[in-house]
Amino acid sequence: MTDNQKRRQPVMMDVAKLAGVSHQTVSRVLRDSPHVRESTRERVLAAINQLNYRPNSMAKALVTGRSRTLGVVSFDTVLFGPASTLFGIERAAHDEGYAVSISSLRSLNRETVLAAIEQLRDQGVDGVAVIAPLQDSVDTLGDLKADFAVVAVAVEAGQDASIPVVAVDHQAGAISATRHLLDLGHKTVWHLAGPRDWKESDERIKGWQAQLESAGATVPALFRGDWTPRSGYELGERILQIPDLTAVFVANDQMALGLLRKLHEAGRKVPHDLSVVGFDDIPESAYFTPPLTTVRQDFAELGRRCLHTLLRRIEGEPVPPQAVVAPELVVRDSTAAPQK
Amino acid sequence: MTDNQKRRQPVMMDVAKLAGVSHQTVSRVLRDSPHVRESTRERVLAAINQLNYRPNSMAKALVTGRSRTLGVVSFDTVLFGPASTLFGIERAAHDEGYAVSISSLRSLNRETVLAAIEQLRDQGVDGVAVIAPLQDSVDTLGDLKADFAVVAVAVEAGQDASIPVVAVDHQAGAISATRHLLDLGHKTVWHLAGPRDWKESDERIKGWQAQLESAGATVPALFRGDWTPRSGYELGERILQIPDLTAVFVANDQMALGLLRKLHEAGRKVPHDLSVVGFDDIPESAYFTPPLTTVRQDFAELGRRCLHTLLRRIEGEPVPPQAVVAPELVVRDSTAAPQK
DNA sequence: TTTTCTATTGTGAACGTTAACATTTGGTGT
DNA sequence: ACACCAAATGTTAACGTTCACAATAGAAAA
Repeated sequence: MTDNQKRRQPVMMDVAKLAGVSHQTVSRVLRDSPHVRESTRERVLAAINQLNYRPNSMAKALVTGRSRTLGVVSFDTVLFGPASTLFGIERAAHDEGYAVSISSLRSLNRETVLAAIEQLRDQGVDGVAVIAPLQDSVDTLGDLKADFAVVAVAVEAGQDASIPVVAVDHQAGAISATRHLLDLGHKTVWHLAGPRDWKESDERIKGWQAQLESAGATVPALFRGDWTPRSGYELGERILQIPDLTAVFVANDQMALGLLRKLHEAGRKVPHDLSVVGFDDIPESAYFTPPLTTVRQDFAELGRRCLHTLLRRIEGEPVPPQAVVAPELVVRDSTAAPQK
Repeated sequence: MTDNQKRRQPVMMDVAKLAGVSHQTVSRVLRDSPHVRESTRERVLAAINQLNYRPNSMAKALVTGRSRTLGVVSFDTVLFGPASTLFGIERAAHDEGYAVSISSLRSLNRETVLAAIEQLRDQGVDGVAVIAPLQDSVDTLGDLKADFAVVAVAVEAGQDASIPVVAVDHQAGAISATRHLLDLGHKTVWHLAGPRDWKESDERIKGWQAQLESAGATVPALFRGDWTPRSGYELGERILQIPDLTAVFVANDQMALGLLRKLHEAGRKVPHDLSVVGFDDIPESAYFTPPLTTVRQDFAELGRRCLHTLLRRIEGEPVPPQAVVAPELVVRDSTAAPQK
């Protein structure tokens, strides 16, 4: 308002002039270099304050080659797992002073995942976390050039393991769910699985099978759903036909909800006639009819692990090829001992 | 691998040399300037391909002052509304060639919102969309300097309207929900509201009240929840005490779920004894017991509107102070005519 | 005092683009 | 052939930092 003809944002040089030092000294203060006298530091800090100077992160990024920004490839969905993972990563990143850019895909496949990573990279991110639950997308990541830091939030590494993977141990979750049912006295446990191309589905199936086999129970045929309540509801129709069926492990809570609905309509009492276990522990699960026994995943921890792995890759430090977060069984009212 | 001693990323100059032109011509090709001969353009394009050259967005941003990145301030939650809004914006932004950086707050208040905006700004975004459902945060935005493009996804503009607002018309949604119940023959409609400091809560209350009054129905006292199923469940206890209560409009689907659960436990049949309407249409709603009548919001459209408003602000064009997206009533099985 | 350090500060050149202006080219009209 | 104009291309200087040195100061050692 006074006599400054140009109203542009102040830059480092402006601060330097006001403080009576060189721009380099200002830069040193900003990055707390040890070689600055206390009195000068204060003078510079005062000037920064007075001008309300904000460093230009683009210029900094240009010269350092680091943007302190991370990319996350996710997809266009509010599915509980992926969304929670995204927030978990974002939170951990912010705590470490990193910004997060997202790219949410409408469809997940080789091309879209690769394109998203490239785009994020062009945009200047230092590294990318890919929330890639699909079998296909995990394989895709193997093709990636090793000159860029990428971490997958998935289930298990591809064959080559060129990309580190951070994951929830779905298999362990499925095992504890199945064991819980078996311990209750059920002869065997049926399974409503997730869609075919999802790694998550496969791992949950594996855990379920493994536990059944190690308990000497027969392994029944499984049913395929697609994560939606609708598919759980429709599969419920077929569940109802099966005689002697007393326990079902469902691959996620939403499908379990659909199943519960169908059973209710058919007059089957849960858990009296039949026990149901879900997976995810979405916030609604505790209020289903009946409250659902399910497997909870720790997304905050997952995000933290993912982030730290990514940061190490960015720094070029060696990283363990795989980090695993253990899920936890939450017992509520949808499971009970079978009727004699 | 051959004789290139330096393995750095190719830059514009490398392309220029290979194509036998100046870097400026390469720049012109990249920005499809009209003043390039077709044959040179092809030569340059070929060189770009051969070297697999990718423009450095930081350098570009530094000189243009535009990063083609937008910021979104949201919060650390997978609450359906905010999460969907975020994805809606992200999707629209990507379609326009903008990247999006997110900043998810753990708590929403004056300081955190302002800090997040500043941080995003320092990070170099061209503009910010704030998903600010809290009364407080909307007011906060009024204090913002006008020299930076900010759009709020909220309910209504603050007093000064210095910040454009894009919103779902919650009031209209509440009106249609209430009217639906009244049309069914209910004498009046009770309301389980959202938390006190949320704009959304207020607007839904207003709509409910307005519709009741215009229909000449008495306006009962309202109950306060906090969006969680738990609060709906607990409020259900009090709902049960009220004689002659036949219809409830609940401020969101999760609370409605909790209420449904409580009613079920108490042996009250929905919709036979009592009708319930929710708000949001979360994917689970159709499979509640019973399937929930609710109000659906169009988040994709919301995101699009928000984005376009933001882009206009960035370009310095005038923008309407308020844009509104109409919600839609979805009738399912939780509502019926009252018992005589 | 003079020398020799070391802590502090300054200088100039990157970083990889775009903007502004200057120059060359090739085609027209005379 | 000449001047002239527009189209096509090139040159130089930003943008706002950090980096690699160079230079200066002040203090300790001789």
